[in-house]
Amino acid sequence: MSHYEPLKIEEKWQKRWEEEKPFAAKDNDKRPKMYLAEMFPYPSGAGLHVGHVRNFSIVDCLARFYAQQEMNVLRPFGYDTFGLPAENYAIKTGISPQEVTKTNIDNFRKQAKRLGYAIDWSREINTSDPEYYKWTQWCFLQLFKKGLAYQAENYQWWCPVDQTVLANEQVENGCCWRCGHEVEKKKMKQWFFKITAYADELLDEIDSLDWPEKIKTMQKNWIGRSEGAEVEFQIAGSGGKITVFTTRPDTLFGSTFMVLAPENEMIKDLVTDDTREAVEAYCKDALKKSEIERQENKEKTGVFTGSYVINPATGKEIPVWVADYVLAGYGTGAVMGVPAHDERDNEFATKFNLPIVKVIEKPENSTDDSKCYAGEGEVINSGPFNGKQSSEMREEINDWLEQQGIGRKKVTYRMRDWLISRQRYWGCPIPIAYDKDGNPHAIPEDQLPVMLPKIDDYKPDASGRSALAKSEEFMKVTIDGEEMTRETDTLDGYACSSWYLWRYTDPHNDKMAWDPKKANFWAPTDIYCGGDHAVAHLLYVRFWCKFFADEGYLNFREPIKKLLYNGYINAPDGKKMSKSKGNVIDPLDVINQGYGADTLRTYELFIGPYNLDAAWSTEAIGGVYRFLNRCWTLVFDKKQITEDKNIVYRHKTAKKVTEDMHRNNFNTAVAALMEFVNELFKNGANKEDLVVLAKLLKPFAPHLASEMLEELGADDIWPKWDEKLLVADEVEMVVQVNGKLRAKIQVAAEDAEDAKKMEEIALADEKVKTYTDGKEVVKVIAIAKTHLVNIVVK
RNA sequence: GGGCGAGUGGCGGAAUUGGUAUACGCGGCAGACUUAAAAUCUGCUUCCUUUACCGGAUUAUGGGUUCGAGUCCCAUCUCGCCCACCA
Repeated sequence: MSHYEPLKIEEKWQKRWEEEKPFAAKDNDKRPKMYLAEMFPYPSGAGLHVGHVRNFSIVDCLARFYAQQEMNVLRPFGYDTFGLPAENYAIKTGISPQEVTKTNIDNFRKQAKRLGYAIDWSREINTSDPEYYKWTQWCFLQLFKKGLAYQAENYQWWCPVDQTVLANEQVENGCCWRCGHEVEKKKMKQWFFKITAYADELLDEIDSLDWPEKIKTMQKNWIGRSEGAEVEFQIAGSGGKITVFTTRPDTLFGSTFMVLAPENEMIKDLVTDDTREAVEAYCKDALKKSEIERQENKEKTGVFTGSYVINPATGKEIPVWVADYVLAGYGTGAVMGVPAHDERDNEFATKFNLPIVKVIEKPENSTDDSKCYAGEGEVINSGPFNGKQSSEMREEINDWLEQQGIGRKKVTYRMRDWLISRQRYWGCPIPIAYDKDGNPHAIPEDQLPVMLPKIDDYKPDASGRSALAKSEEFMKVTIDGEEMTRETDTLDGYACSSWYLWRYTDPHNDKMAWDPKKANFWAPTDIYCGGDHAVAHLLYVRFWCKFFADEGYLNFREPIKKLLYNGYINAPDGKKMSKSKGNVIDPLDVINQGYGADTLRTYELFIGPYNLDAAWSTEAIGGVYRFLNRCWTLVFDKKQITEDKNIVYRHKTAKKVTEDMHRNNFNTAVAALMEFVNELFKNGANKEDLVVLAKLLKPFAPHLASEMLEELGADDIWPKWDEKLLVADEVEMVVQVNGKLRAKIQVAAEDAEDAKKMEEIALADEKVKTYTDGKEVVKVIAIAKTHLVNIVVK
């Protein structure tokens, strides 16, 4: 060879890795283990995206880094394959999702291999493979057995285009996350996982995680714990009562009305002959409105039910209204209106002329100038509580409510239970059947998997049932001799990805989802990398981890030790890459046009800090190619020197790259390698220089580095450095006068350790003197560690 | 509206604990090699002034703390993300 030919080198090494399988992880090995994974991809028809390459390359870089330190590395790979795109494609083309998925996986695998990833390919998984989803169904049944998978009928987000319900986090600005159409509310009986049972633990353990603060805050806000009280209000002239949730029971005396959400079941019992028509019309209208319409109309609306409840604190009758600013799914779906101290209640009361009673006095020194004061202060107009501080009253009134038997302390969460039913074909069938009375029964574990049948017509309809309902053969099932009908809903795709991190540790087990011994050996996952799903997936895995720990299948309660949340790669114009804009960079094109995978990988790690978005640059990638080309030239096309001129620089580089890797500063690690190569071009390189260079380069450009190491006859064990060599004999001392840099003086290292000596040398310097002569030296600050002297003159 | 984060050359970015701002790369300029171009190699490249030296300014803006601030504090502006009637 006479010049760097990346495609040739890469083909050679990929073939060798395919044959020798050097990336196989070993169960129960004595070496320290390291389990890394990326969020597994949905294999789309478009193939790998440069965003995938960034994500996978970060994981690969670390996997190889730890492998070179002789750790037992597990770096698996898989595909998250259930979901709407494959199904919609099937509806359009008639090609089955099974077939499309297989084609796409084959393509993804081929492309991932072209990038030279150090993947243990024997552990590949695919969520739509019956071998896999059999165990997703098994997981569901464990939750079902413990009462953590349950059915409930209430209003759900419904996408009229995709004809399926959606979970909260799948609704973005009132629109479906897949098709973008506005969602509606529809009353349906649906399956849920009771994630709220773990709300406190999910919240409390967030702080202990080595995750980005941004994600941790998002999860905390999502869970949204708030402490308050439930208070019961008697309905005037009837034996009934309405319970509200409030975080401010100390304002109970100021409650002059009550408001129910339009979805509230009690409304029909509260209306009178006079109000029935108006209330029903209002509720019907509110439910019909899309979420966007509801939000657009900031003006408060509402209607009086005709009934009154009794404020238990004042004993006064207060009117009960219906208004859509009260949410059905939070608290009790009913709110006590305190217009003096809540902005929303204030707007409502002002609009409908309801009385406003102040019960908390704003402190005199308060700078709060909002129309209604929502802070703490002295209690007034509250009978026996007058004169107390509001915070004090909050505790006391809880006791009082409890004594009266009409209220209690209560913790409420913003997070709702996880809606998991989907009325779509291409998902994991829910392993449930119904008897003739409509009661749900678990499919016995020995009848798993409930196979997704091949059908001809995937089209969903407005019936609220998936296309599976049309398969008579699928619908019929016999359990314990009793004929039953199968559940036709499939599971939300997030269920499939809530346990795959443990399946990776035991991917071919046909007796259980995973062997706890293997999962406990490898997991929790040491490093997990992705750029999406800040709450949903990352909260659901935590939930399942806690559940399966409780069930004895795992001996840890948090599934992911360290989370790396990588940024996106945008088009050169800074906009999101998209087919319709025609600005997509295809990673395989980049490789094939001659740059090769090593350049692509290294470039994407060099492009900027891994956790920030970056714009692709067609020019800058050439710089990385030139750098690798120079590495190649040093080994294959340049004469080696025999002296050891670069020993200090070499050790310095080894240290810098190692430390940068531990900090995940991939971009500066590459920069350090570039500097080292520039130095070697200047001074000439000996064999040791080149061996260290190749070793440090290997996590980034594994093919080229392997080629270099083979040529040099060296192993790939990560280099160490000698701190002693990094201490120079002579150092550059920086002298500032009044904080301004005035001189740089070469001094002996031992002199730079001695503050007194530093001061002497600095003051004696000719150049420094020109700034100090004729002036009074007020103070001299000499810092040995930074070799810096600052002279303050007047 | 609330919460969080960020603003550094022509561009992507570096500066690890408050201590030499602008590493590395792109782009640009000049030179070497070449008949020529590409490739490659070498040098220069924050801005102002200057042939050059010297000097001055500079990390969104204004103030503060400090011997010393890109880094800490306060205010303002701009951008990004998340949540958004959660009682």
